[in-house]
Amino acid sequence: MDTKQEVAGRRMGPVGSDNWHAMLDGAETILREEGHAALTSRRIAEQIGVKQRLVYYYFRTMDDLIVETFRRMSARELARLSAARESAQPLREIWAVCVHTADARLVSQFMALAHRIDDLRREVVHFIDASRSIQVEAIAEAMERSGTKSRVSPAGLTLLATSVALAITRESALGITTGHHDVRTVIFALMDDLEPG
Amino acid sequence: MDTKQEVAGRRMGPVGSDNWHAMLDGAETILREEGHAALTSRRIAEQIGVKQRLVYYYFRTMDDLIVETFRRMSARELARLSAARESAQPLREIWAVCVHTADARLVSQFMALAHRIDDLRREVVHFIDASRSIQVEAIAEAMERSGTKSRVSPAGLTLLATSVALAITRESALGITTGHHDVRTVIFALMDDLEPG
DNA sequence: GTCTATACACCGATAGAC
DNA sequence: GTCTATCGGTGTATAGAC
Repeated sequence: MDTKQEVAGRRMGPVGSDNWHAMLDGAETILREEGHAALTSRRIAEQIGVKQRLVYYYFRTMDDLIVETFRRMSARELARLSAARESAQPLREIWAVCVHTADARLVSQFMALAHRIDDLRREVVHFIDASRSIQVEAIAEAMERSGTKSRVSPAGLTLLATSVALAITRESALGITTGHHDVRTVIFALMDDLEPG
Repeated sequence: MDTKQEVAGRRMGPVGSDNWHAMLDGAETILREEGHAALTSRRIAEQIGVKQRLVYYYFRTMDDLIVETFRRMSARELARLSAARESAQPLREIWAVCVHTADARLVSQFMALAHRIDDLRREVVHFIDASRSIQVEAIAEAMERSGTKSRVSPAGLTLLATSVALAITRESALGITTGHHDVRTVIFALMDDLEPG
C-alpha cells in the first residue's frame, strides 16, 4: 500500500498513505453532511488541514478521488457482508449490515454522481453484483439447511430484502415510517423460518 | 395560471406561462440526460432558446426552479396514480405507473438534491406520503373485496411493492437484472389473488 | 417581457519554487 | 512532499436599457 504513481510525467502521491486516506475520509464526511455540491478540492483540503494543491498531488482529478472514495467504502462494506455471511446467523447479520451501515444520504449522492462518472457507475454495478452474490448464497444455503420451501427463488428473496432495507433507511432519514414496522415483522418471520434460533 | 408575482420589489414572470413551462421542461430533460451538475441557468436558457437572464425573470433562484420542477412532476405523477386508482384494475394499473413512469435517473437526481434544498426535501416527503396513501387504499380495498387474508398489512404490502418497483427500475438502468423476473412473478401472483380477472 | 452587460465568487487544474 | 501563485472557465444573480 505504498505504491507511488506517475501519470503523464506528473509526480503523484503514494496510494494508501495517511494523507491519501485522510482525503477520502474528508470526502466521505463532506458527501454525507453537505452533499455532492460541496465536494470540492478546496473544501477537502480545508477539512483535513492541507492546501488545495495537495489534493491534486494525490489524485489526478476530482472524479478520480470520488471513484476512489466509493471503491474504498464498497470494499469495506463487502468485507462486512462476508464476515456476516460466515457468522452463526448469516441472514440476521447480513440484514443488520444492510440496514445499519448503508447511509442513505451517502448512497443517494453516489447514485447521482454515477450518472455522470462512468468509472463510478461501473464500480456501483460491481458492488451491487458482488454484494448480491453473497446474499443469494446465504439465503440459498439457509433454505436448503432449514428445508424451507418457498415460491420465491433465493435471488428473488434477496432482491426483495435488499429493496426494502434500502427503502426503510432512505425513508427513515426523511422521517417517513409508514409500513416499516409491518415489513420488518415479515422479514423477521421469514428469517425465523430460514434461520431458526 | 397567470398569476404575476413580485418578490422584494423585483418584477417576476407569470407562473404557468409558456416560458415558465418551457424552462421546467428543459430542466427535466437536462436532469434526465445530463444530471444535476449540468442543470444551470445558462444550460436551461440554451436548451429552450432564450437568454440566461430570462430564467431569473421567471424564477427567483435556481433552487426555486428545481423545487418547482419537482412539484410539477410529482403533481403529474399523483394524477396518474389517482386515475389508476379509479380504473377497473387499480393494482395492475398502479404497478404499471410505478414501474414505467418513475424514471430512475430523475429520481436519483432529485433525491440527491433534496439533501441540500430544504424545500425540495419537504416536497419529496409530501409526494411519498400522498402516493403511498393512494396505494394503501387501493390494496386495502382489493383485500377486502377479494376476501384475501394476508400476514402483511396493506401498508406493509405497499412498502414492499414500491420498494421493489423502484429497485427494479434503478437496477435495470444499470444493467442489473438478478432476481427481477422472480420478484415480478411474485408480485403478479399476489395481484392475481387480490385483483382477479 | 426580453435583452445586454457585468459584478463577484468559486471551481478544476497546472507551473514551478522550496 | 508540500507549498505559493495563478490561469481560464463557469456559476449565480443583479442593474438597468429597450
